Amino acid sequence: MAEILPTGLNAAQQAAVVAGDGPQLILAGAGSGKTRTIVHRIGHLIADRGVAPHRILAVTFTNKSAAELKSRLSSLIGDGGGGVTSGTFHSISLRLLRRYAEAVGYPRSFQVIDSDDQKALIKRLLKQANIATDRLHPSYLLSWIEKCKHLGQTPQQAPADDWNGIKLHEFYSSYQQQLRDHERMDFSDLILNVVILMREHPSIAEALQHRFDHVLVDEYQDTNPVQHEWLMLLCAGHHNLTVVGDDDQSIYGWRGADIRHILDFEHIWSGAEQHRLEENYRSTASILALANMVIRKNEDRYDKSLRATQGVGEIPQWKVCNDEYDEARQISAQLRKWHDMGYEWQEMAILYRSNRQSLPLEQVLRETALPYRIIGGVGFFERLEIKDALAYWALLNRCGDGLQLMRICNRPKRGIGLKGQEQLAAQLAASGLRAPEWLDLLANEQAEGAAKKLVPLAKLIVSLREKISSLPDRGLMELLRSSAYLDGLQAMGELEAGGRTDNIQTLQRYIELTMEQNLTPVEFMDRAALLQSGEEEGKSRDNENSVTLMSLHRAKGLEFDCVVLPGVEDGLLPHQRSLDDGEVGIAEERRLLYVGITRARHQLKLTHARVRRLFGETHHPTPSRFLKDIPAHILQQDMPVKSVAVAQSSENGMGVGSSVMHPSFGEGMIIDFEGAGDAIRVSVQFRKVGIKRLMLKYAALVLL
DNA sequence: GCGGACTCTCTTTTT
DNA sequence: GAGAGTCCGC
Repeated sequence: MAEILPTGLNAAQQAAVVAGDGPQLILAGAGSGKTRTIVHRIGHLIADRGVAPHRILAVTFTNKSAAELKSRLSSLIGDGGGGVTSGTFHSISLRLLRRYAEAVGYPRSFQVIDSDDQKALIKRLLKQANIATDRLHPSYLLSWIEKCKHLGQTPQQAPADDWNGIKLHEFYSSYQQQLRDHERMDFSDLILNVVILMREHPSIAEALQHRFDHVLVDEYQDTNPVQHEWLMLLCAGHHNLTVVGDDDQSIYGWRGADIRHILDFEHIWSGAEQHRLEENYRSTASILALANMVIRKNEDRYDKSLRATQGVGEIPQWKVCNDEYDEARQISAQLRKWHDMGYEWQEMAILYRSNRQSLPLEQVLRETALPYRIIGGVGFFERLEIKDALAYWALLNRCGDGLQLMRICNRPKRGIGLKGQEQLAAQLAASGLRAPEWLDLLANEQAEGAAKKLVPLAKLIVSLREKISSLPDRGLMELLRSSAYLDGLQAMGELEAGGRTDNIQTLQRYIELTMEQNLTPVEFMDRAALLQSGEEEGKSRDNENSVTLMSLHRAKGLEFDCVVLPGVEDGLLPHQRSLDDGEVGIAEERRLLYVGITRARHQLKLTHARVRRLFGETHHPTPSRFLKDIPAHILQQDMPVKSVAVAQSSENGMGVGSSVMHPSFGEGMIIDFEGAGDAIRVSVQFRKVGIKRLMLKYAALVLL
């Protein structure tokens, strides 16, 4: 174990913290004190080298880790820490574009489009062009466009790919035009447009280059080419770029992340220094042994091995279950066992490959009265009623747009159908006004055709506007009530409406909270667009002390005492999709398993269901190929304990947990006892030959 | 324009 | 197997 310096850092961490100017690559293995190192480096820049906090930019992967970074910085160096600019690529880009959007042909009041609306837009585009989904699938087109954007290509720069006689880049072009017409940017546009801004406007680029003296990037292994260009452009002046990452944890290839950015960092940035953090302070040696064994099989990686600094701990367990419900019950029982051992619920997590896996788990955990909370799935701000409510609210607060007006024009029913909507859209466009101003016009009864049906709503909005500043939620609830939107919800059935009303109330609280911080409605909409779940804010969740359920992707950067990884089988991990894509995808899946394993501090259990139902079909998956050749002393089979009464010990002092020697099978450990007297059978986990069930009377076992 | 019945697709992962 | 999308009669 490495010696810890008086600063609380080990030598490698300390070197990275005090490294000088110029590009710095910090290769930080899982649990090696990565965040700690970044925080201390920023602290060092401010306190020892006199860099002003606001001249430091820290780019993180999620909004949550940005907040975490800030709070840790504040506790390290006091108030100054709060002045550091931090956020995700997307949120920082959005902030820049709020200022410079006009230079890329957008009004500064543009909005972000979410993935549902984005998909709807693409679908409509294809429909207008009379292209059936079996000729070109909307999601294929969308992912092709996304790929271009990840590579930093504008429609003009996109390859002239032809798909069934369809020119994809032309659709990219018209999709961008649609977005422009609606004054919307999608997520990828946020980054691409900042890059375009700097490419095409040297003076702005220069201004931005002078804005920050030091740039630090976390989770660097997950950057894609356009983000890379973003960094190149931003750091062009000073090259003071510190990146932290772990190539073994690169799991966003599908979002265009290119592992080469970290593997080739020293070639891309001349004069770069490399720092390696390989001491793991998180997991037991037994867990790390499994992690190292799993990841070693990947080829394209910095050759390294995490060194354990914690005790040996317990051997990770492998459990085979009958089906996904049996799996859920076994997991529930395991969690309870850990709880009985003294672990808190909130120190346990179930991390799965696919959000869909949460369904049976949820059901069983509820039945067995275990406290749990699910992170992810359908995000709070993606819910139908939340999007509706926000559309109403945005129009009321003068930052809504045509898309939002179309969204709510017939909710509740106002007798406006498809035709009516088209008419509205045309009228709005012809008026040359923004949606909120157009509503002013309607309120004065200057309305034709379908628009007439909107007059009462317009009047309501205009009259409410006079008093929104005196309402803590800026008119949200009153508008939803008076417009009969809430009544409309009731029509969906009582149970569902109840949940949706609760969500709207959560939204109200959230708006009130944000308004207290003196943010503008636009700033609130920005937050809503970039924050995928309301949960991110952390507060207001009643079930604090509960088991966490989330996807492996979301678990990156987190740690728990006890971790269960369900569904470690071919088809799920590696996922079927990546099996179809071949080697590169499978390597990423292996890293995903590695990420899952290294989340655990003390206890780790992997499970597999022999039968798994998917889309109503029954599958019979085999255990994950990643576990092939993992010996039993690294990953131990968990056998069912059938008879508790005699499980304790036999007359010769043997019991569950005893180490024994068998004349031909060698060394092993008793993991199960069943029966009594001469009929006692034991299950022994042998180091070399795996698990054997033996009659104790005849087995000639010797206690070690 | 609306509602009910029918068909069909689907999510692997997230800013 | 559920939710969205489509078709049809009113």
